Amino acid sequence: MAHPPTLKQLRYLCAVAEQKHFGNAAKLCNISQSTLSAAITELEENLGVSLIERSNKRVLLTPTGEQITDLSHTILSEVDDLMAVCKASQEPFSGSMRLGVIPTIAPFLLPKLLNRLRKQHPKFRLFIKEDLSKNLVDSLHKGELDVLCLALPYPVEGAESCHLFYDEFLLAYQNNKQMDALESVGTKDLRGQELLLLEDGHCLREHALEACKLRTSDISIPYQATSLNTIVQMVANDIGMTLLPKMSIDAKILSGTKIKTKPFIEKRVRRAIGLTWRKKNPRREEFQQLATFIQDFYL
Amino acid sequence: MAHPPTLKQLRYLCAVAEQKHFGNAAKLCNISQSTLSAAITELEENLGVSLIERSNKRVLLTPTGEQITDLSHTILSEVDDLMAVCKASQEPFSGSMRLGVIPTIAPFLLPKLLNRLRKQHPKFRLFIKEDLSKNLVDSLHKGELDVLCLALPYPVEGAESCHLFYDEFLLAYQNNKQMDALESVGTKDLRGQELLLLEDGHCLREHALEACKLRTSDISIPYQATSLNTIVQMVANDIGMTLLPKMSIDAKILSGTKIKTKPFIEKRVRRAIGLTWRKKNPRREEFQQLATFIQDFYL
DNA sequence: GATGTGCCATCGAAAAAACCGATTGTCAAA
DNA sequence: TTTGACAATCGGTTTTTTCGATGGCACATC
Repeated sequence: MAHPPTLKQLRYLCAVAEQKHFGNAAKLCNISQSTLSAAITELEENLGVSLIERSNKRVLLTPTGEQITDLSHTILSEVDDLMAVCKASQEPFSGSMRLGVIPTIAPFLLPKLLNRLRKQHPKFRLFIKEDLSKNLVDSLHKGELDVLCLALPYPVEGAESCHLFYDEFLLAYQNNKQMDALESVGTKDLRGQELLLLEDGHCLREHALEACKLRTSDISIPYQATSLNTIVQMVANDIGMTLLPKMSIDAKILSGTKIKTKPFIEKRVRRAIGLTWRKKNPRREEFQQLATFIQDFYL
Repeated sequence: MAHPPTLKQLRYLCAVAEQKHFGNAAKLCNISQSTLSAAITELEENLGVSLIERSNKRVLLTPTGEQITDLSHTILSEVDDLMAVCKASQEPFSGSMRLGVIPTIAPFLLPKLLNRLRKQHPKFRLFIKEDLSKNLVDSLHKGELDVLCLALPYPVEGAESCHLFYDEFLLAYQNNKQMDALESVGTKDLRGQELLLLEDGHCLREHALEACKLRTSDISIPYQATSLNTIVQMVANDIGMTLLPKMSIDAKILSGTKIKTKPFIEKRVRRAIGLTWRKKNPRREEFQQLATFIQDFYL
């Protein structure tokens, strides 16, 4: 009695909690249903609590069961981290990692990154999730992702970041005599203008305005697009002008269009790109190595 | 290959890391030396890294070994928490808990608390450590303590607190015509006076001064004592006056002396007493129950 | 340089456990 | 009432764990 649980038991518990079905959970764990059933029973005996309510029609968790399942998840993911640390220490870039990237970075950074990783570190498995910063941060906290590539600053509780590089904003337009006439463009020239921007939720929106020291009230925003490519198409059809991050231009987002770009005369009209991870995550070293790898080809 | 470690293996690893000696570590784990040796070897094979450098003269950890030992410690303590949650859920106040208490609270709260706990919850095992706030917080973070009883506010990273009760400060002196003459004492009357206070490191010092809206420069501190009892002895020998928390007076710290006390006319000349624990600790419910238990007899 | 001592690794056997397939028991739907 | 779906239980087999004994190594002692 009062035996500590084994990791195996905790894994089985999580499987049952997920499947709500002993047979399916057993398959998931590659064991027989009888073994699973016995294991759960033993776990409950050892812990002295009932975790799962079984009826032959449905399986559900007791309140304590929910709580223990949550704890088991964090314990198991820490064990995973432990193994990842070992793998990385025996050979860097040989394990796997789950990276979240925002939509205004992903298409411009990933092709090159994944390509180089495959060539230089073929053993390294990088899983990518592309989503808005907010959702990525949620996934990070849930333990579904290990590290995020975000535009910083972005507030993430209990997290640690490292800077990768700066990404300048350029003014992009097609036909605009007013802009053509200007020797050089300053952010002040944007006041009162119409700007095509991404819809709410994309941090690029706020970062671009902030970098230009603009408030929403300083400009008018006629349309909110869901992707930079859409915006580029609109600019190419002379619907308005916009701010584009340099990395998107480097990635040839403008190819096939007659869109002109102008840098701003001010310095630091830019966003910062960085990596972010849970402060508690023991794989910090690997993240730093990944950061260096990105900088090596991006800078 | 690439088998996940078992909790048993992690426990054994921690034991070896602690003892730096296979034989002793084996005794600690109640297993034979051969079993321990084999287990560590297997762990290293499964993880694919060398964790321990063995020579027949001394055992020491590789850098990765250090890292993995740290991770193992946190994992194991989370498993302990998991078991504690189960124990508490099958019957409140039936497990064990490690409580840190500061020296200006411990002697006045613990006798009553421990006594009542023993009577009402005989199965509950409360381990006490008495130390300065700073050291308790260190122990909390290291996982050596589960919960602290502190005077709040006290900054603790990644922690959560709950308020227990307020503890008034009273002026304590023996012979002092100036104070006798006053109808009522205000904190302003302390300016320029000599006050006996605890030495640096005791948060009572800062909390008392702050409650009286005094700075160190507003008064003179002729002597710094190591305990409230020392201060009381000094006051009883007419060396000066001091500020005493009401809970110490309730606990009869003045018995056998002729020391007089006067409350301040201002309200809120007091410190707040509360419980603090790691935000991540899943035993929050138990801590809240303990808080309620304390309030039930203290309020 | 022989001997002893302390230490960890290894070996083989015995004990313990984990696991499986088959079966049973239970409940609800048909 | 029968059937079907599901989890629990049983008995036997395989795998794992554990132990005591032994081996081998490095150092200290004489």
